[in-house]
Amino acid sequence: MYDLKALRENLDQIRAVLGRRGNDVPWDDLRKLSDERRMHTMQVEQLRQELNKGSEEVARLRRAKEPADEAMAAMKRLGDRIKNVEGSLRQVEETLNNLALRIPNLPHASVPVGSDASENVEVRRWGTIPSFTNPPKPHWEIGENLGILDFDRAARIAGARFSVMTGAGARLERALINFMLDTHTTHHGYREVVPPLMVNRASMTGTGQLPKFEDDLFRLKDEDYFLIPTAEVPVTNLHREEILSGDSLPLRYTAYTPCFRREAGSYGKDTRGLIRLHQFNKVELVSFTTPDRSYEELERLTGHAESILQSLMLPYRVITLCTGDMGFSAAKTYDIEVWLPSQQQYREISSCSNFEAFQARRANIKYRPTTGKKEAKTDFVHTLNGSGLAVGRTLVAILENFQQPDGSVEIPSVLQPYMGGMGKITKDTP
RNA sequence: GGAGAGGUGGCCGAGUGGCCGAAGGCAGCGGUUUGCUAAACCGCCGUAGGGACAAAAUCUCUACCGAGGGUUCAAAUCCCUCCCUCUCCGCCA
Repeated sequence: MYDLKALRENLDQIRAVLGRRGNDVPWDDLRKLSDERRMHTMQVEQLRQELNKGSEEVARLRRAKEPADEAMAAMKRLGDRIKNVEGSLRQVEETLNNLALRIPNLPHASVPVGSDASENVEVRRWGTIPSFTNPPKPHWEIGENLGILDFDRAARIAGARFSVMTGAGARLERALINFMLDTHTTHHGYREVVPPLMVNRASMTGTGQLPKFEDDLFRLKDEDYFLIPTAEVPVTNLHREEILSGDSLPLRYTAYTPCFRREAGSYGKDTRGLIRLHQFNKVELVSFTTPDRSYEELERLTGHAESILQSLMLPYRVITLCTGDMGFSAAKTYDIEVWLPSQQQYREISSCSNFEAFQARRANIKYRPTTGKKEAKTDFVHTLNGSGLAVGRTLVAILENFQQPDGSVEIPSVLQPYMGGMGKITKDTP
């Protein structure tokens, strides 16, 4: 979301920087509506001033017990006129807002220009890709052979793109959640949050899922609630409509939540296994910072997500998304991709973004800078978030990277305390 | 779900049609006084949008007393709808 004044004054510039990202934005309508809004606003304010003055005059006359009928009639006419102009203003503003909410964020200058995923830029790699004597199995085979993943029953209970984990698989999922949360809270300084999993329309608009992407969301039938597609939504909205004190920043939160996505338009992609589900678990990192420190924070946050993979000894790489592959709300995004032996490729396991003031403007999240004694003007915070990590995909990576020739899976040593000391999952594990 | 009571500035709290962007208090900021601390006293102290000024300081206008409508020349105040909070009852993990 853009500041409407800034939008009006820099329309062409914004349009140029957005390039292909702004292809479906009706720029001419925006320009026209912006001008109309300004005109109507000025008119309403001027008429209101007249009305206020006139009403004061009426009050004065009546106190003085002088006749006021004429003044009252004049004000009545003026009031009707105001109602008229206000009506048009309201209409213009509604349309304008609706359009403005659908303009994507401006990419940061450091983001590579490109049209799709093929033009993303690799930043670094970590870890050693494991070698196998036999072809590595996909995780669903490993999991089903071990009796810890059950897609047939998940389909019966719910449908396609759902999973059931049992026994050591369920425990491994829980171990990963606890390990991630513990790491982020005790070593990285995040405050743990358990938020609502359903949110209202205003929250979804605040983080940018609405109004443009309603089709991607699960929505309740009888209430205007949506299932969260990521903890980013409720956690960022923790501070919606707030003015934070400057020295409370940065505020760092972590939350484990299930996430719900309709995956409309992804038919035929990743149809097997845990990679793409309607419901999955994720540990999320969310940060609120001052504008001058948000890019520093993006590096830090990405590092926190990476540290989980390093602890688990999982090989990964970090890429910078190009302008064409970035999400709607982001100014800059790093994806972290973990190595999946069965696919012989890196797959996304975390996405870390700086939204700059884009979400803060939508959600009205400000801070008051603390520059010495003087109270400074409020400004919008910058918001960031990143997966730290997608739990299901982490489990996939563990099954695939640590699979053994006998079909068992070794458990990374940092997780073993969370698994009651279990060192590997075998067919006989209860 | 039923019955009732409420939602006012960072907080507490007054305000039942005009002189109310809103008394008073607390907190905060600046100052005076003062061996230090404290106290006392004085001043400042909401957000947003527009205009004036080259710009800043500043001045000025408009809006905002949970949200949205309505009545009225005029609404924090009256009416309607919705949201939220609290109390009691019912149901419930």
